[in-house]
Amino acid sequence: MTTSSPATRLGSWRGFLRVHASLIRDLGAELEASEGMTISAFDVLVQLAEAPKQRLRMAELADAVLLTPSGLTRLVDRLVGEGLVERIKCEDDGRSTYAAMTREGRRRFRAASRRHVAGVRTRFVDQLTPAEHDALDALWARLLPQWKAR
Amino acid sequence: MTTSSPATRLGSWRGFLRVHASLIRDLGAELEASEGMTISAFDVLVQLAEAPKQRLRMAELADAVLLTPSGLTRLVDRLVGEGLVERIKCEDDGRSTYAAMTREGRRRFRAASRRHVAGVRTRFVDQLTPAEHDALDALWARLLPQWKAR
DNA sequence: CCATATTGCTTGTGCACGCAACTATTGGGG
DNA sequence: CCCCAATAGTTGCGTGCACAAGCAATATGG
Repeated sequence: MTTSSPATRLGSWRGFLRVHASLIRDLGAELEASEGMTISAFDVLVQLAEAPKQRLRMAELADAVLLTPSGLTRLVDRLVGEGLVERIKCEDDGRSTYAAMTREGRRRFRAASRRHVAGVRTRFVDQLTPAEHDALDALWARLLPQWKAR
Repeated sequence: MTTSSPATRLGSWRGFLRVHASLIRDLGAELEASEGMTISAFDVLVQLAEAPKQRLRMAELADAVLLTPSGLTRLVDRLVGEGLVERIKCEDDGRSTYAAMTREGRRRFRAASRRHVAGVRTRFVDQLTPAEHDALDALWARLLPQWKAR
């Protein structure tokens, strides 16, 4: 949040923060309740699901989900504990490790994805007109030069 | 994040998440480095600065900054420790407590506000056209029925 | 080749937050 | 008046994350 007399146009920033906090809180609680999965865990599974061979090096994955390497280590630890992900030594580079989705991981991901995406749609995606979608895509690209919209 | 074949229009959701994570990380690091203040702490000071008599009950404040009561208790503890906020017993209702900004709090807030708002402007506000500001204000209002834009 | 720097990941530690349980205060029926 | 449900806030505890340091494997320069 920030100071905001009406003319300063900080309202859109405040709204941005508030919408994010509110949606993440609701969607996180929903995902937790229905699938026993955290948003961060789901993010990891999304990235793996879309990756070739459904696996990524830890560093690539950390970058994709915007966690530090240490944070990702712990998160992958938990996912390994639940059997959703496995660690596979990288053959070309002995320092590196793949995080790879297991069969069970795919199953749980598909289930969680259905619910979670539905929640995202009703709360966000379906509230936007096509023009707003286009405008937002353009805006995000401007705000994040390194962001490749897919 | 969510699955996103191009036609599903989930890109704008992904971008939303990524922009938020990225901006909050950068702005938080900047505020931490320059003013030794956390975004959450700043949010509290904003709310107090705008409140009548620069004070709010704990519950009102918790609601305003989207924290649980316990989270706010600890955050206010830290701010009291730094001398930016003080607790004042509510005279009408013995159960309630005001969090009130101190003189030092106002000083630190003004300094932090200058820097932080500048960062928000360059990274977000000034990147938007007037039309985009209007569109976002409308969008946030639609996504958060209980949100009063100011 | 060997010494050194760099890279990739993990571990030690600390902090911020939420949930559930607790204390204190209030206000409304008997 | 007194009791008790409701309300405001705090505290015990667990969790998830970041930062810094550490360890193993790979480049690089003499």
